[in-house]
Amino acid sequence: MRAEAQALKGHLDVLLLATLNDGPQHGYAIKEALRDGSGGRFDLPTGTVYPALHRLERAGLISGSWSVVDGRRRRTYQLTAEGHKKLAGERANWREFAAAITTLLEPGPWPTAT
Amino acid sequence: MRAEAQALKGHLDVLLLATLNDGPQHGYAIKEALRDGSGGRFDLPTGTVYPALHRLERAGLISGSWSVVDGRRRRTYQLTAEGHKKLAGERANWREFAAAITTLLEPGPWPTAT
DNA sequence: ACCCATAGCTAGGATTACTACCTATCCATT
DNA sequence: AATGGATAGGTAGTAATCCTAGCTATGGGT
Repeated sequence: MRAEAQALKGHLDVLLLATLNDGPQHGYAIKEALRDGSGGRFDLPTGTVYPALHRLERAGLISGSWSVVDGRRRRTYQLTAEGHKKLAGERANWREFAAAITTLLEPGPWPTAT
Repeated sequence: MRAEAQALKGHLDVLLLATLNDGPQHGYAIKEALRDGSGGRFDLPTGTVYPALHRLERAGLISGSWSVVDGRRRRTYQLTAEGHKKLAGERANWREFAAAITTLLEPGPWPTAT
């Protein structure tokens, strides 16, 4: 596994939802958006992206529809109303989570008040 | 599983190492330090903490020794030299990881320069 | 006498990202 | 014409790790 794999767990869904918040996209484009938007850090294999999208669709957070562009079939996804709500919640959740970790990671101990 | 469970995956080790950076501690005290230091957010079950400490010890990042305090046996852990190095690397890694996620989560799309 | 906090432990379950593999079209290079 | 890469989709099975649920044991409070 990639080293980043475990770190990403539980945070991939928000990233996918956030990407779709910029407008409907198909899976491959989402994968590229994450890669480019992260400076290459999140260059996820398709075996990660597609199953995750299926999961989000099953959960009713995104909805997909087939189309054909340049002879290639595409499945374009967009956020549902639920997906928008979920995204808002998860964004807030991330901020709190990140703040908590960052605080704990600050070098300590702090000087005890006397 | 707790909802936070997946989010924490891959980040627990840094938290444990960072806690031990404040001085040697035993498992139960580490658990409490994480709970209190996170405002209750990371109130981890012992079934999470102890196996993680064993993992870190096997990896040579911390070293433990038994002692008895008030009739209760304790296993006190401290960072090894490798553990200190690992902590420094993981701290830097967290900053980059968090920055990448936060950037991707910012509402977009940004206005395209013309 | 009982329960809770403290202190440690483990087996098995649940979740999720990854590896490795597959199909197919279009385009550029050989 | 043929080959390979980029695009676009997919799946089955593996690895990693956090949690649940259970256990032993001591000390202090009600």
